[in-house]
Amino acid sequence: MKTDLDSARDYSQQIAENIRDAIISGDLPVDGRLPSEADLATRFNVSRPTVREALKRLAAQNLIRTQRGATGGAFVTRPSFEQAQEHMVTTATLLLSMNTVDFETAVEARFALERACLPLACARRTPAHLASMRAEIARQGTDGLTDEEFCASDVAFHRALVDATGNPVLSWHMAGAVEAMQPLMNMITFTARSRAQITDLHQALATALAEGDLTAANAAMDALASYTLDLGGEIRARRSARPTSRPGATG
Amino acid sequence: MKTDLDSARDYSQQIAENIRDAIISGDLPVDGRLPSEADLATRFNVSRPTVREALKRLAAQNLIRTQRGATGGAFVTRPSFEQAQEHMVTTATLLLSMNTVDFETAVEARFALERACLPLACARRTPAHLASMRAEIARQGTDGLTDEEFCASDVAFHRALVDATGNPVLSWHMAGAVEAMQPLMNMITFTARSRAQITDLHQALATALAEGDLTAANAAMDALASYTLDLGGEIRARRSARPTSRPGATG
DNA sequence: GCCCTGCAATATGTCAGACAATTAACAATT
DNA sequence: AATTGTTAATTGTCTGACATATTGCAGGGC
Repeated sequence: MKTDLDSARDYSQQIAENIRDAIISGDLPVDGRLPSEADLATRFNVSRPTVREALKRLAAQNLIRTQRGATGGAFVTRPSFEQAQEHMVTTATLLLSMNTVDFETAVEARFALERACLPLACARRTPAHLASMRAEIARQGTDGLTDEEFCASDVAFHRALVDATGNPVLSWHMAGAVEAMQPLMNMITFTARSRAQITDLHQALATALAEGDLTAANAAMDALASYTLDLGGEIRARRSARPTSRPGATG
Repeated sequence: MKTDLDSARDYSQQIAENIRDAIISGDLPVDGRLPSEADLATRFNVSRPTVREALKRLAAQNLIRTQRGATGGAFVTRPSFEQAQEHMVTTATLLLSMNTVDFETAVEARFALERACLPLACARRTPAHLASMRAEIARQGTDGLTDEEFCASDVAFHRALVDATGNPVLSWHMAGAVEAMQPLMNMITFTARSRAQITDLHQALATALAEGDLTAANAAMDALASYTLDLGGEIRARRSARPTSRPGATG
């Protein structure tokens, strides 16, 4: 590991980069312990707070975890899909909520990607996946569901569908695309009719997957995409009425 | 913003979360300035180093940027696709290189996603996109290209293809899927024949897109996927010969 | 011999105060 | 009017200390 720093740039940033590179290159093995903060401070010839800032940067990227106590320290974290998903959702949510991208573009991307899952899902879905999907469909039909609960169930349904591909990389990408849209979807007021329509399409998807009927699945997915776009028009109309548009803001 | 902290958990982490939520909710507007470190320390009733650790966490996620000087401070950064892509590539590379996922799964996910881009790319590709793709095809045919250069050109070709969808969200996702595989692809030794085969398929893709022929594009993409999987078998065979497998490690 | 308690060691988490470096705005000078 | 100090505000870093958590070991009681 390079330990001489450029005095013109932030030390903590350079130290974080050095350690990060050491992790990526495999110099620091997974679950291996980094030197103690005091050690690192000596090696890089900086103070402990500076080292700590560097470590916090790495911790924020889930590259390391820290543990207190005698045998504690900073350990290289094996990247997990759960953490990566969380990260992805955060990033995607930010991109979508900060007006960087409009509703139509997000919907288009999401359904294009989700459509890509259908062939694999048709071929590999297990009874457990189908059961999850049907459980959500049942939930979506219950009375007294708030819009947010309906949305959450919708997300759960689609995640079950994506998981049916049996490909964690695909699940990881899709989780970002699907979950990040929840704040936008939460702005939609679902009428009883639109709920029924969506639930019917979910039902069609589940049936198509159960029967391995890719054509039917594609059709249902396309219908869902265009229907979601229609509902989105409602959002856009409402947003254009207000001067400042901050989709994610609650107050 | 909530300023009372749970004494059982890390202060710096809680403060980072609070500020992050304030950013996401829109309480702290884009390009807005955060209170000074001293201010934040007073508000949260902690010391300045603790506040700084929190800010470094946020800086590591590209949520804020800091500036020194009289009118300096921490400013909320507008999330950009460039930064998000960089982040995505880093995360995806880590997942792929740390043995969390095998080659076949990564290839399957990548081509499933890329296949999803074809309908949009067929419909929207501009002459500029086609020119980019053809430039890479030409490059791939030149003599004296190293394997790494060939790989880089391959990535550039596919990025051009993805960009042809005109959907930045899609591009963002795909950049992660495509670029993250480069380290793995770099392990492949491309024979003259395999290069020719790949370049031919690229040519077929470009032609199909130029003519808006989705069926042909799908066929070419599928052929590319299965051919890549074949080449990957070579990797697996070579890796199984060595006890420790660290794809990303260079030494 | 075995288990429990208490202490020492080691590490991270936090605090307080100080100084250095950078930058913008303002005042003074030519 | 333009240029040049000067000052104030803010981040970046250092030092030293204390608080807290956790492990391991030693000693005592059973």
